[in-house]
Amino acid sequence: MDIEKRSGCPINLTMEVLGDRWSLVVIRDMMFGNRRHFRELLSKSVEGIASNILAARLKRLVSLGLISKCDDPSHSQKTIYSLTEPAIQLVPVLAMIGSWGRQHLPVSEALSIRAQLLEEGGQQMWDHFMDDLRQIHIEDPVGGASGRRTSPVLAQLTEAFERVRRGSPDSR
Amino acid sequence: MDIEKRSGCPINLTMEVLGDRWSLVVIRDMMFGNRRHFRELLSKSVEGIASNILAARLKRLVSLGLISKCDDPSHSQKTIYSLTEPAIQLVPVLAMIGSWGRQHLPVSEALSIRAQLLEEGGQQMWDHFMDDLRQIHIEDPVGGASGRRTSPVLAQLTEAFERVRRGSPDSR
DNA sequence: GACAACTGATTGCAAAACGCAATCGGATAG
DNA sequence: CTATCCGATTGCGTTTTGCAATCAGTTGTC
Repeated sequence: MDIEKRSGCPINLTMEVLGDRWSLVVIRDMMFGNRRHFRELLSKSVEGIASNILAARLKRLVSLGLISKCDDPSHSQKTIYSLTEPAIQLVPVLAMIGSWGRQHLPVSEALSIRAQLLEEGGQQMWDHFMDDLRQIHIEDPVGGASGRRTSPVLAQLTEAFERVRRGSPDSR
Repeated sequence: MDIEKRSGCPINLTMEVLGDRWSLVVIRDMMFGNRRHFRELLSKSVEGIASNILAARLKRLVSLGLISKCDDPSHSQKTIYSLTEPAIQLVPVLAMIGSWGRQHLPVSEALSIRAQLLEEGGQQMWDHFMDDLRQIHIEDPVGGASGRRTSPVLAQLTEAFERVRRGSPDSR
């Protein structure tokens, strides 16, 4: 699988790679939700992605080098999907997109709290988060998928999300 | 025209708005190429957008509030398309996307020089550029479209682009 | 050892979006 | 009067999407 290369413009090429309704959403779930298996991405999808679309996107993203797959030792049939370095470097892009969406689109509070924290955290938090992601996606994908290895930044984002989701915003 | 709202997630909503192969490319041409008329967007398109796709995208982006249209006083049939404030605030997003594309995709030098300058310019340049865009798209769309009013930042980016395109990189 | 649940997918099919070429009616310039 | 330009629209075939059902192999439970 390859991109068209309608032109050598960076924005055009990026849209050829990520310019559809699902690719970035899948990457978002892997990155912020640590969904590493097909079924996790399928059943925990807030937007309700269809299984054939998910399969097609995963295959495409793997062939484009944004995602890698490896066997899960705990289950001979399980595949662990991991973000590669190029996908991890989408953190600033996703932070900016989240920030823009939060300002201009009808977002829900619970689903945008992570974007807000990432925005407020700035470049320093992004760098820290990317280092974390390298640990659980590249250094130790098996440990990262199983939960044996975790990311402090991700835990922080998830905790804030859970707190808001439970209807008890941090009022301290 | 309206978005689906599959979920209230900022990233998802942004992809519902901009997640196709053409919308951001059209906005890029308006923003960095100052293409303000249908024919300009159509005939000067590096990627070769089709006229029906362009018409559909413009209509959609107008209805979503990212683009506005007004009459061109120089020609009763001409329509001037302008970026609205939400679209102008995509500058940091486009800068990040351009930066990512430049690092990870097979870009051409000429078409990525503007992304490089925008990346190097940082937040300060983005703010300056957004102020310029407000002048030629919101304050004075007619003057901005005709060239009577210009943007210093845009002129700087365009000059660099032309210089590289002519095969004479700045060696001074 | 039977059986249900779960694994990452695949298939069929209808609907929508896309891409391309040709064309439209109106306005303007020479 | 004619040629060109204006922002589109139409027709049509291809591709992508969305949805539901299904697949074969693996695992855990009893």
